[in-house]
Amino acid sequence: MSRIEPDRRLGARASLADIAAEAGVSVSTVSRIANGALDRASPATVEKVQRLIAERGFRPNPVGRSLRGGESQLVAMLAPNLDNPAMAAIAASTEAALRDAGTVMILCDTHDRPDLQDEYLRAMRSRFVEGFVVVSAVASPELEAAVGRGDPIVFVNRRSPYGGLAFVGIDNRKAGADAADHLLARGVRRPAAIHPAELSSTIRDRVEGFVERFEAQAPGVRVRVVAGAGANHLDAGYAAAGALGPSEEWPDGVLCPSDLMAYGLYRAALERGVRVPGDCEPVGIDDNALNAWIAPWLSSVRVPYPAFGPRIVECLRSLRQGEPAGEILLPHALVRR
Amino acid sequence: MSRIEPDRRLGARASLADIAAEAGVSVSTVSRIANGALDRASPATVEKVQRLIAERGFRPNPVGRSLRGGESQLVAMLAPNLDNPAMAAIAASTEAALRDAGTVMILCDTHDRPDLQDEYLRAMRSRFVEGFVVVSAVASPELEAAVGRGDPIVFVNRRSPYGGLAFVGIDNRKAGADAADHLLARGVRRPAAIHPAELSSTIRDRVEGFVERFEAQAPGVRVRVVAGAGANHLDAGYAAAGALGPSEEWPDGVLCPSDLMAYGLYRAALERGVRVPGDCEPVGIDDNALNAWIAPWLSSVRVPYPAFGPRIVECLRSLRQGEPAGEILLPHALVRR
DNA sequence: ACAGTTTAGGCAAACGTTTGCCAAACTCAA
DNA sequence: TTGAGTTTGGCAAACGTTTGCCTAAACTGT
Repeated sequence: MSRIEPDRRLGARASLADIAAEAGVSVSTVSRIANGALDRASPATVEKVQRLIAERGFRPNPVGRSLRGGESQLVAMLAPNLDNPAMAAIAASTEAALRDAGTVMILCDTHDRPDLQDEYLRAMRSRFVEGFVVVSAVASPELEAAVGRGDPIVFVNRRSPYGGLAFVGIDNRKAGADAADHLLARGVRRPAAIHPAELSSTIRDRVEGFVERFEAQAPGVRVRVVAGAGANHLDAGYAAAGALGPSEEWPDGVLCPSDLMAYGLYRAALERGVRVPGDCEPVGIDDNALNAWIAPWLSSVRVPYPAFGPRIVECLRSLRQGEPAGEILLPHALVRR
Repeated sequence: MSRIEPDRRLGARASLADIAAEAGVSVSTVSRIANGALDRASPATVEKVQRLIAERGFRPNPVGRSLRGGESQLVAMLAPNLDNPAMAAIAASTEAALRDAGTVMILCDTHDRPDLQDEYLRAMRSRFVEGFVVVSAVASPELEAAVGRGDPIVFVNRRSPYGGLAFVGIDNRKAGADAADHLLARGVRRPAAIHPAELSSTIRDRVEGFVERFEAQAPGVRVRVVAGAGANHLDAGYAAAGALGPSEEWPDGVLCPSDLMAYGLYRAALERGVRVPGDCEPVGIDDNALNAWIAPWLSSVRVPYPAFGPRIVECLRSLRQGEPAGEILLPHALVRR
C-alpha cells in the first residue's frame, strides 16, 4: 500500500535524532535541551541546538513521549448526545480550557448507553489519556472499575454513581427552589413540574427543590408532578405536557427541569391552544443561548456552562496530583423573560 | 511525583510481553495471533494465546502501535465554534461514523481563527492523526502546507481555499434557489437576502443562488441584499435586519443563509413589531433540529447533517488509499412551516 | 533414505522519547 | 602534583508494537 512519496506518513517531521545528527550531539542532549534542562550542556551547545530546533520547527513527538512516560496530553470527554446544546456548551468550554493547558480533548459520544461508555473508557485508557471528563455519567462496570482504581475522573452535571468524587455542576435543589420563587412571584397558584420517565439524580434534585420550596411558600398548594417518556428531553417534555390533560386542566406554571423539556412543552401547548406565557408560565433550567433570540416566552435558570471548562480542568489537575478534588458548585441565576 | 500504588499509570494493563511470558511463547507470536495471522502458529498455540488474550482482556496498545506503524486510529476534526448547532450536528454524526470505523475523534475548536487552526494542524500532525476533517476552513499557512503535502483532508461545508479537494456539503446555489422558489410560492414580492459582513464562499453561493432564481422567476423584481456585522451569525442576522430600515420598509420575504441569522432577524422583527410570519416571511438554511419545536415560524432548507458523518468517513478512507475523493453533494429539502 | 518444502516460531530492529548512570575533561585548591 | 568536585555529554534501557528475516523441525514425495 505504499505511495509515491518516500515518506508520506502524516507525522513525518524532524525527530530528536535528526536534530542530534545535524548538531553533532547525542539524542539525549537534544532531548534535555528541548525540555529546558539548559544546565546540562555548555552554552555553546545549547545555543546551537536551540537554533536547530527553531529552524526545523522541531516539536517532541507526543506519541513517543506517551509511550515512554505514559503522559499523553490527552483527555477524554464522555458525553451523551452532543445534540443537546447544553452538552455542546460544556464541550466547547472544556475544549478551550484544556487547550490553554496544552492538552487536547477526545470527544466520545456515549448516547447514554452503558456499553458504549464502557467501550470508550477502555479505549481511552489504553491510549494513556490523562483523565476523564464524564458528563451525565451512567452506571457501568468499567466506570465502577475506573473509580475503584482512583483514575482521575471529573463528573459533570450528574454525580458519580459510585460514591462522592470530583464533581462540577450547580446546586440543583437550589435551582429548583429559585424557579419556584420565580413562579410564585408571577402569581402562579396551580403549579406543576414535569420530568423524564427515567429520573437522574440531577433532575430529581431540581424537581424536589422546586416542589419543596413551592409548597413551603404557598401553604395548601400541591405541586403536580408529571412524568413523560421519550428518548430525549424534547420528546419527554412533549409527552409529559400531553399527560397534563385538556387545556382547562393545565397548570398555570410549570417547572421544566431542562430547557429542552420546556421546548417540548411549548409545542404541546401550541397544539392545544394553550398560550405560553399567558395561560401557562413555564420556567426552564439551563438557559440555552438561543433562548434570548427565539424563546422570549421562556424564563430559565442560567447554568454557567462557559465557566465549567476552567473548573473542570482545575479539578483534573488536582486529581492528577493526588489531591482529592471535591465538589464545585457554580452559581446560577434566574433569567426572567 | 510517585504515588502509593506501584503502577498507577492509567494505561497500565496487559501488554504483548505479559501475554507472551504467560503463554511461554515470544512476543511476535502473540502479536501475530492478536492480529489475526492464525496460520503463523500451530492450532494449539493459537488456542492458548487466544484464551489468554480473552482472559486478560488484552487489547493492543494504540500508542505503541502508532509509534511503530504511524497508524493511530485518530482523526482530528477542526471546527469553528461548537456552539453553532449545525457544527454540533456535524461533530456528532462524524464521531459516530468514526467509531464504527474503530477510530476516535479529537475535537478542535478553532474559533474561526487562522492561528489556532494552524496550531491545531501542527499538533495533530505530530500525533500521527490519520486524517483531518475541517469544517468551514479558513485560509492559513499550515493548511496550505497540508494541502500541498497531500495530507488526507476532508473539507466540510466550505471548500478548500487552496484548490479543489475532498468536500462534503450541499449544493448551496441550489439551496438558495429552492428558498427562492419557496418565497415565490408564498407570494413574496419584495424580497431581500441578508448575510454576514465577511462572506464565505458557502454563504455567497446561497445568496447568489437565491438572487438569481428569484429575479429570473419574477421579472422586474430586485432582491435587496443587506449585510450585517457580528461575531456570529446571530449577531450578524440581527445587525443585518437592523439595516433593513423602519418596519414599513421591511421586505415581505427574507433569505437567511443560516438558521442562526434567521434567529437574529426574528429578534429584530420582534423589537420592531414586525410580525413573523405575516409581515415578513423568513426562510432559513440548515433546519436546526430545534426549529420543529420552538421556531414554527421558520421554514428552512434542511441540510442532512446526520448523513454527513458517514460520507466524511468514506471520503477519508478513499483519501488514505490514495484515491482522489471528489466532491460529495448531499440532497437537501425545504421544510415548510 | 534423501532432497525439498512447508510449518512454527523466535530474533532483532525500528518507531521517538526520557532518564539513570557512567565517564571523560575540566577547575580549583592545597 | 594530586585529589576532589564540577561540567558536559554520551550510552543504553525502557515504553508496546509490528514485521522482515532466519532456523529448526516436521512433513512430503519419490
